[in-house]
Amino acid sequence: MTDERAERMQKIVSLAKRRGFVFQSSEIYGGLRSAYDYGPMGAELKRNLMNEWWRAMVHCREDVVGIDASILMHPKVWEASGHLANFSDPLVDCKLCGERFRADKAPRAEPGSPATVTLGDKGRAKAALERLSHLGIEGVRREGKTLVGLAVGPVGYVCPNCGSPILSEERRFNLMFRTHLGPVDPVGAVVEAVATAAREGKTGAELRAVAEAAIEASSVYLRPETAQAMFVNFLNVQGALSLKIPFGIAQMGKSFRNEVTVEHFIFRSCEFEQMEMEYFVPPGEGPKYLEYWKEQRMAWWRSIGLRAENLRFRAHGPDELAHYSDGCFDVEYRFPWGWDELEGIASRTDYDLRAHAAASGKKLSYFDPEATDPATGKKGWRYVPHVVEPAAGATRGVLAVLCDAYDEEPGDERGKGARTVLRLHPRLAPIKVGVLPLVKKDGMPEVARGIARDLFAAGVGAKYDEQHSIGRRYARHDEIGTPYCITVDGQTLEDGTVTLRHRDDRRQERIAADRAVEAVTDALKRA
RNA sequence: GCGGGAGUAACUCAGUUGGUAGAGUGUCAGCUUCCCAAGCUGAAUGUCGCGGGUUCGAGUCCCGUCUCCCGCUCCA
Repeated sequence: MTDERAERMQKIVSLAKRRGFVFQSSEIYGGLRSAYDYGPMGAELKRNLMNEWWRAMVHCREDVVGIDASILMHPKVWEASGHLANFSDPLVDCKLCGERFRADKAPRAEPGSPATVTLGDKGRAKAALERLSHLGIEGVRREGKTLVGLAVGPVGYVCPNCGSPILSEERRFNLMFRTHLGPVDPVGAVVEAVATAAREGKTGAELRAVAEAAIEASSVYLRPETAQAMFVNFLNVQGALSLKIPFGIAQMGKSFRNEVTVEHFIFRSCEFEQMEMEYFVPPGEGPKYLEYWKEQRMAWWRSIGLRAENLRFRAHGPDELAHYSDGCFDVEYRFPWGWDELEGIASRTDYDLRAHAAASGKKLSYFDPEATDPATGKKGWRYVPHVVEPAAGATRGVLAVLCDAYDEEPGDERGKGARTVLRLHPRLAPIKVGVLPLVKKDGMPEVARGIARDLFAAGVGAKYDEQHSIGRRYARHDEIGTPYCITVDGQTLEDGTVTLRHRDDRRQERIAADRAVEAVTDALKRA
């Protein structure tokens, strides 16, 4: 990150705190790593953003319905989805081919015995050889796509993919937050189980396994994504509303991951908020709908005000695609530190429903009486739907919106008129209109309060504000992104007009006070 | 996880060799003020990130720890 962009990021973080958007969690106790609280402005902004998503994805569509599922789910959900295995096993990375594998499932080999590494092709073998010399390992010979001259390390296993003994250390990833359902603390059960096992002479890894089993008995997990709830509720939702494919199930809410690294303010945190939708389609139509949702989702990010030049797609390469997926695009935003993911739009085939069908024994399929079964050629087709998933980060969406909206104007040559302004889309703005008496006398406050009340009654998020000079109040509203200000002045008392001031260009127009509500609601509608 | 930098008022920061914690901005009150952070007068606000140590005395020196930022690593 360049200094200039790092400084810009600092300023955004600083403004977020100063104006009540985002505070660090538990700040008076020194702060909690990677946890943030949304203040009065931030809570409104996040809520507005998520409401916009819900409106676009659920309310404005015939084919998508919403759910709000529990954060705690049956542990078997995570077993079936693969999260449990991938999130909590001892994992090792191969330093030659990049494969990550479970240490306990790797091919065993006698420590010290010769190891032959076989890469996919000559080019990869050359690259691996370079990596070896980089690691300071010499005396390795290349024969075509194989490397000879390495020896098995003391761990006694090699990479299942290429046979390499050059491996990272075993790391126990437990990326899911484990907790316990039920009032009995599991520590007692663990102590008892371990004590019994120790008396039986068990040691080391065996004791660990005993402890692990004792914990597992009562373990549940905070969801690491909201998506699985849509899959396990597929039959419930489809049946309850008699939905016809294609249709989607949407959900917004919190998810939790013990990230290895947290970074960039609220961008990557262990507790975060997602906006996900699973769209169920007939087999074979995944790629078509992937294309459709890709465009829809990009259009949505544009519609809430993010600038086109700061948005792009990034296609996942074959190497980073999950084995079951047949296509995935990220919507990326140009954050101050560079391009980074806002949303992933993935074609997931029938992997999820099949996995849950196999694990639960329930038939997670759909019957289309109108369609022709390609296998039999007869009318009536029962199939496991394929899924296209647009999965967006709400928390990082808030950050993208703040970054995109943040602007500084230098003012004139003496710096007069300089200001910081958040050019938030009016629908996202925490406060829609500030209602200000020009000065605190001559009955102006009373008139202004009356206008504010009218705005409240019309459902417009208004704020009456009489502190400080008019210039400071405008500046403060610019900093929190308030798109409009209505000001009551001397002329109001004579002819019943007020000024309507626009945030982006500070332009003012004179309108009738009794038409203020209408003017503001019209402007918000047009925005 | 590794390496580097930082933490003093709400914000930005100063704080000398270890000797009574400061400035600007902001905030609050009053006066003034008819349009873009105006002025005058006054006021409040500090676990100096936290804990320990050395010392007669620690914001300053030492140890530990937490948090943030940057770069690597990682991101099923």
